[in-house]
Amino acid sequence: MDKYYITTAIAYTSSKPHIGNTYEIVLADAIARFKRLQGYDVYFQTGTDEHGEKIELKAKEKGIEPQEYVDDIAGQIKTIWDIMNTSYDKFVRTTDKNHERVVQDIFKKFYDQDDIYKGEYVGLYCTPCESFWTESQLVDGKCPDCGREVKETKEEAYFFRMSKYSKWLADYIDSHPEFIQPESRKNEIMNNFIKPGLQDLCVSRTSFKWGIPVTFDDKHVIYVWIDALSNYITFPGYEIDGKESDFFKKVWPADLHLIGKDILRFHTIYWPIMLHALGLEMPKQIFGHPWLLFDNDKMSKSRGNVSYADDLVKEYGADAVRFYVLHEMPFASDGNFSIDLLEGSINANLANTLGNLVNRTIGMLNKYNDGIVENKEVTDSFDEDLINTCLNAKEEAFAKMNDLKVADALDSVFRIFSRSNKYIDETTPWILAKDENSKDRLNTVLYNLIEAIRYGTVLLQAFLPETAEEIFRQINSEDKSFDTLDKFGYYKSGTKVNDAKVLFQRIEKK
RNA sequence: CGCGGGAUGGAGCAGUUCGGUAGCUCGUCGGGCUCAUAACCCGAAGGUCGUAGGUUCAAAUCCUUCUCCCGCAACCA
Repeated sequence: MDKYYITTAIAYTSSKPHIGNTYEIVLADAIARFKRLQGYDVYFQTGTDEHGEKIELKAKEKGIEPQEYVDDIAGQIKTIWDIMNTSYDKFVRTTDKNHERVVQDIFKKFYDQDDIYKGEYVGLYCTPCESFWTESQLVDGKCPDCGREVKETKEEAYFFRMSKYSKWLADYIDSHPEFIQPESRKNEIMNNFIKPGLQDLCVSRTSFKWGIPVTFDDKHVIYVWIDALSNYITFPGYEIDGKESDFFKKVWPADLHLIGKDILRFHTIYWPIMLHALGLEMPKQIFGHPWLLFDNDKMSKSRGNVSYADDLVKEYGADAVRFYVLHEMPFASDGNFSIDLLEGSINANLANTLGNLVNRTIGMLNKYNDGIVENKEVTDSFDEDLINTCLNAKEEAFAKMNDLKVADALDSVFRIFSRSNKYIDETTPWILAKDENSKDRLNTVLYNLIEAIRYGTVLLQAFLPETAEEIFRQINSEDKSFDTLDKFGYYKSGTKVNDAKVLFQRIEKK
């Protein structure tokens, strides 16, 4: 059984994540669940990034210790991940003692092998944004993000010799076309950064304390990148002296780092170079997903256009929110979110196509045959197309998931449900029910419908786990494995279904 | 001339690799059905495929010009 190691970026514990931030964990979850169902031994890691000046300041504002502050936010983040019903195997936090120790070891190792040297960093710094800016980036001489004053700051700092690895990295990316996805992002990285030649990266700070101390120079704390990026190896059990855990040896290299497009640069330049300097293998793929916009505008607290996953789940249910973010999010371009779009999508896809299909099918079974599903094998030409739709949808879904086209895969699954609704009109069970001579044909039709629903639901599990469970319960089937997708007809003839319960209530316009 | 992506019926998108009757979802209108959550099924209207030119028997697709939109442009999770 092959392993599959997938990560999300670790979330920064400065504030509660909005629905746009939550998209990533749900996307990762759908991929992880799908891989598990395909038989992979999946390790799915997520967590929080908890150091930095911004957090130190926020804690001070509230008059509490940074640790207390991040404990609170990390708790909120984990709660949202859980509300979204995500199946991560490990939730990591960069304030973990072992992580801190290994990061210190890594830093020291880089220093000892002359990848890191001591220098001086000069720049224009915006404290609230925790950002250095170049002159050209400033807007009216002020921070382009928040519009506040920046101050020229000079500090002693350690630098990583990225420049030394430019050539190696360019060759690696060129020879591994799948490494950075989507491809347009790869071009950006190559043209903007790698080809012009890499600058050395500042990897320590003296201006704040809330970070992992540099062991051999206690004025310094390790700046975000070496700390945060290393989570992908420290938690599975990496050690610098070759004494890494068996678990680490099993899972590394990671198969997929799923991250937002905004931090692609760090994952496709600094992280590969760090790994290379440690003598480790490269992750197989890095996918910089697009953003979920709110009414075509960037979601942010200062714009007041933020929705939070927990509020949405309370109103619409976890699977409705999962469906929306998974389905409306294109592969490469930004997706859009609004309450209207969410409600429209719930009605059209979840209530009408899927919910109503399950409801009417089970309703007919109860009305016409006391809920018993019997395959009498009285076939008609309509059946073949329904069956082919199922088998093709599976092939398509597998192919799309393999390319991380999750929204497209979900579409393929829903094609089964749409086709089933059409099949009902083609076969008109209510007419068959009026004639005793058509009884066997009627039962075959109803069997085909239940089996199509089961077949589609097996695929649906990866995306909408609670809904899939509920459908399996209603149709009274335990045949949930991907093995039951090799042919149409695993549903056990003679089974009695349970009563239909509405899966998704239609939302009426107010 | 910094790099890259995009412009397709009212909205959102696919199709462009390897030219050959312009497709999907939603919306609108009409019809059908009644098992069902006023749901489901069928049909119709609606596009000179951003602009100008070129290659070709034939261009959304190839080449060139221009316009507009978006992302990235280095130490911001």
